[in-house]
Amino acid sequence: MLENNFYHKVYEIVRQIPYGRVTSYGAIAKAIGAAKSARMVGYAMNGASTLEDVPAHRVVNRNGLLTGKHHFPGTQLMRQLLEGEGIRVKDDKVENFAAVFWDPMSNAKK
DNA sequence: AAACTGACGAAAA
DNA sequence: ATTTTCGCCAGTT
Repeated sequence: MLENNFYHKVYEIVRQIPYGRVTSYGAIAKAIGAAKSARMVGYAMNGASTLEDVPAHRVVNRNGLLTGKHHFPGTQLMRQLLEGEGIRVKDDKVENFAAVFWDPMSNAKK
């Protein structure tokens, strides 16, 4: 069985997010090929948030809002990680989002 | 087996 | 422009 699992695909993409960058669920979903399954992307991250290989803290919604911060062990953990990478977070949302946004397809050249 | 849920997103009102 | 509703798909109950 090939690792064509939805989750695995998501992990691969998120894992490729460069330092100091963020991406959106929809972009990842699109990179996978399931553009309409943006929800599934976040859903898949549920198990990913505990994996160091999957920097879920670099994944935010299309709004640049740290939607998943509530799912992290620490309430402030996600924000701290982002700020630690040079990303400024204001009111649980990424500032200069467009500048730090990273398109998975841009690197994976789908 | 059916219904509900959910880190989203886009369209409709 | 803002608020509301629907769709998506897989996992859980």
